[in-house]
Amino acid sequence: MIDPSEIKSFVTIAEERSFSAAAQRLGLAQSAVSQRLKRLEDQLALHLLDRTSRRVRVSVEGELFLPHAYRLLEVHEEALRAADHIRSKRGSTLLLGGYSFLIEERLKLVEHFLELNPTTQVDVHHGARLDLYRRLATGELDAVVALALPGQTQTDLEAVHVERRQCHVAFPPSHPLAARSTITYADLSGHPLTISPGRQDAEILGTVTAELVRRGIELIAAPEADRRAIEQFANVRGLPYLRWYPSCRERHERSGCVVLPIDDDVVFTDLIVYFSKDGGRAVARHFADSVRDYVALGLNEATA
Amino acid sequence: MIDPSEIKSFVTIAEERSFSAAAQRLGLAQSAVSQRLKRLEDQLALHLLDRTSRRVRVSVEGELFLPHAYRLLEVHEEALRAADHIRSKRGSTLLLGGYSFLIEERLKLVEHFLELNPTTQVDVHHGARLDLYRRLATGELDAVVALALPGQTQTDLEAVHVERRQCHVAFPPSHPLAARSTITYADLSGHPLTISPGRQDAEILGTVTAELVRRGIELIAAPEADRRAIEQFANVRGLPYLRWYPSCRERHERSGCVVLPIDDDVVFTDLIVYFSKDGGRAVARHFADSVRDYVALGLNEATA
DNA sequence: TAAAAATACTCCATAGGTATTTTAT
DNA sequence: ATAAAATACCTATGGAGTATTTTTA
Repeated sequence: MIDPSEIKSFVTIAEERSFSAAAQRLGLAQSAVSQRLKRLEDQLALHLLDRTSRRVRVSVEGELFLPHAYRLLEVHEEALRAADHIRSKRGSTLLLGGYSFLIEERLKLVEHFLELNPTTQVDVHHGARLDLYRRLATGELDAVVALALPGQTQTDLEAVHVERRQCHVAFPPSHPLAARSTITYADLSGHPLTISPGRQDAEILGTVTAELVRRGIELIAAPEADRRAIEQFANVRGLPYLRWYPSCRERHERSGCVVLPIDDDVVFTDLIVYFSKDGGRAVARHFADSVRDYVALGLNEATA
Repeated sequence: MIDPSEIKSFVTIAEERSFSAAAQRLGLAQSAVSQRLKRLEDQLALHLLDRTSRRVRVSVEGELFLPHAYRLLEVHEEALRAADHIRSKRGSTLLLGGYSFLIEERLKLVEHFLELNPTTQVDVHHGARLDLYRRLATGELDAVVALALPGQTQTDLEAVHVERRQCHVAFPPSHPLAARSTITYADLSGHPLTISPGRQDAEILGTVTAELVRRGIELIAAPEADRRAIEQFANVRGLPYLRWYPSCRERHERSGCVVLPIDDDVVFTDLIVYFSKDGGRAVARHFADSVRDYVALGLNEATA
């Protein structure tokens, strides 16, 4: 490992063309700079500087190495600035855990929060669901947005129920069922259906797939859990896939697909926002207020 | 300054999700890794890892910092590889000092050398002329290509005389003298002429300009010594500028300019290749042989 | 209770400072 | 002779190891 302070010394000497001047600029004794450079030269096994007692010049090898030295310092500075930036965002950034749908269709409730708190930033963090809950409990996250089977909320956390969601099926336009205005489970039988591999949502998916399998629907698990990946996987094969939308939602088009609710659906999920029971940081409490506000105003239904 | 080994430890722990495993991979004691991470976290004032005795997870801040950590290590590795590369080129690279013309019109004698030694590399190094001589004397360079006034060669160095060169003038096509097939000093009077600022070649330029001024020619010094810069400076202003070509050279076009020799020229310079008197490195001796060969074969005249 | 991280403590390497010597002009 | 880098020598910091304690699942 190269010591960056040695690199810094090399660059400074090269710029000042003097060990003493470099020492002064670096706030070190001249001997220290001399030793640093010797160490660097020994470690790299390169003659970086050509020096006599009178004159210091960057050597041929030094000239070839210099750009790399500068680059190293540059990236080093960048990393320090990044650390500053990360530190400075503390307190003014809402740290949100959630699945990929949080990214794709910027959740309305997040938008609502941002309208009320325009200077606040939002960072979304992914992860296995239980992991996210744990992070939330330790105060590392401010809130977690998740789906849960009705009645199965996380008891150690503060849960705000946002809306009930129903299974919808997104059909590629070429699909025989895409022309329908409504569908039932019976219609789906005989048509393969893409589902998530369920790595993150094993219990929800288990319940849903049980219901689907019970009705004789052929399921094809996508290789990746990311929603965009699932969409692409399905689109390439001309297959329909599952989506969760508010239960009142009617037939509509979205990202090139026809989306239909399953009329006789019996499996629902709740969109829940979890908070830590002690309230957590100020941003977390503001977000909690904003979410309750959002539900109370019925914004979820109005814009669903 | 961040210690890269601390960064390395952080990244390794993050990958292994374990301090002990990271310690093993790094060949360190577990306590050392623990201390390194503590140091890094203290220095950056960031919570990088969320750890209990049972489980290690990258924290939110750690996740934000991780890309910078990787980048730092990447650039670090690159620098080390560059050092290796520089070292490995020792002995198989001809280190040549010279002015910018060496770069622009790859000197024929260098081409000749490369034909005979196709595996050898050539690095060209610029600098003030006396500096280049000094470097050559100390064995830091293998050879220096320079212009010298006839009879004024560097006595402490081995000099190989390649060819005599004569002042030519490059005219932009729009210039009134560009249509001529020959010119004399007398023709130039009344037409401003761009010359090099002469920072590197004071004595040669002094002699030349004295001659030109004596004949009443108005001289305009370009702000930079680099030949391309001089060309651009002259072209932008529609001015002619000086070039040194072998003395027999006739009217021709080059880089969009009409180049004419000054017929009644009295100022010549010699193109000299200098070597250290002790012969220097093997590549240096091979290059010396190749240059002598080049001159002996009359390749300089044939291709002039 | 067991596995893993943190800590206490020791030792040694080494970075940097002061003072001096060497070197090149 | 002088200015500047190298070196010798010393001190103190601190990094790594061993052994132990703490913590949490």
